[in-house]
Amino acid sequence: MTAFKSDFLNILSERGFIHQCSDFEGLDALAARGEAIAYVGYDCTAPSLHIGNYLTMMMLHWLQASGNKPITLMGGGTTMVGDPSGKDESRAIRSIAEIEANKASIRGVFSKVLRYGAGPTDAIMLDNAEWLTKLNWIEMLRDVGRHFSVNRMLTMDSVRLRLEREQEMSFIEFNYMVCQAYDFVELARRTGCRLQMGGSDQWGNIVNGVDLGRRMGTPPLFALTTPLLTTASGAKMGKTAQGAVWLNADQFSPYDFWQYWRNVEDADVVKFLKLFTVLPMAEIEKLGALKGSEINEAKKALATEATALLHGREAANTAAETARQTFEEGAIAETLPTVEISSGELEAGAGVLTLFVKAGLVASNGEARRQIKGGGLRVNDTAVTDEKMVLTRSSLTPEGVIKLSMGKKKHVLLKPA
RNA sequence: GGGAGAGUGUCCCGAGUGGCAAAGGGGGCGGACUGUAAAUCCGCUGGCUUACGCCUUCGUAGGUUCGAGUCCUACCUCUCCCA
Repeated sequence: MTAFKSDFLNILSERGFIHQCSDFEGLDALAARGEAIAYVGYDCTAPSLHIGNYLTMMMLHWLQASGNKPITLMGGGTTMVGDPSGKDESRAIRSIAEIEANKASIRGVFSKVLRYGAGPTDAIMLDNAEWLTKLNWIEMLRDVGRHFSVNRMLTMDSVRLRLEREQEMSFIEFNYMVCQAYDFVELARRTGCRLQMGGSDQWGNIVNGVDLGRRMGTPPLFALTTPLLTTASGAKMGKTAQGAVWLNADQFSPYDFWQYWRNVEDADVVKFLKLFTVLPMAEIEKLGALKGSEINEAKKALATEATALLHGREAANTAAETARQTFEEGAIAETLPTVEISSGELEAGAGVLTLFVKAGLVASNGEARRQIKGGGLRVNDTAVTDEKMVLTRSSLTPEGVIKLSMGKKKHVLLKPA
């Protein structure tokens, strides 16, 4: 496992980050000298990044930890174009205002795992809108466009798959790869950046940049990608009932984040410990040796460590403690998600259906009815059998709340206000 | 500009002869079994309603019909072929 000279590649390799690399030897030598300046681009397609992006953020983290310099590139410009990779249909073209808003909302998350500053290994943040929006069409065609073979572009997965499925692909999307390739060259010139990393679906785009660099006279550039994140049962990772697993706390609370990791499949625990925590390998091996139900201890470690890294140690411990009280003691943890209801409403008596809807556990009265029929709803840990049940002050627990649950995992406290 | 085809339950795929709240999957949710796991089995998966039932849904808008996802007309969007 220690085939590399550089700490950077050794760490990535033993933790399972590496899928493909354009030139291991060259990159290894560069990183061993602490001269690897590397970037990952993040498109501003949503107000928050998700755990798929987290993987590449962790690569930047290890890059920095091993004495090299990371660059986070906001795709302010490329998002205006839209990446066709892995998409069956054209992405809706986003408004400039939306992109700007997303950009502002995303950028804060990087400082959780990277140290920014002006030092030699401090991270820097750039935005490709800075140069892409200023390009001149004809100049661009003459300087950059002539290096692109349309024949080859047509064979790239992102394009070929679309064509094979007879799905339309517009010219603007066709140019996404040109923009991304140009970014790499621009960064190489501006900052001495030599390496671009990304998900395996970005391989084609990244390699294009490597080629373009050679033709346009930059020093040799390198490409490095991560494997596609899947769960042991083969599903794409990061999707839950609520949607994606977002990194921003206001879209996916630390408690939910903790729960997400706590509920991963057994077979994934070690893999995720390596990818999503900074626990030492020896520690991970110890956790990985656990068998049967002891694996739950490893899952708790995974949940707490991953949450601590992103949301801070305190939030992680709170989430862990909330879970412990709720699941292991069956007690009511004050820190569970809470919804306020007016005391007047409670005084008059409120129907269970309405309350479950209000708590956000079900989407409609109808769904509440169905869940009651299936035995899925509980009030203060007692199954609801009568959909006409009315809750009043007398339903309050000694703690002064009403605990509503759907299934075994979702709980909300109602608090009179 | 001409020709051919397609748009179905707001998660996705996808059947659909004029009587359809609309087959079947996948996904999701809930239950049982467990370890807050996986696998398996069972139930649910448009809204309102205690209920009979009512309302809203098949690209959009009209029309024919007792009755339209299904027939007709116009329009919109997409794909392919020709120019």
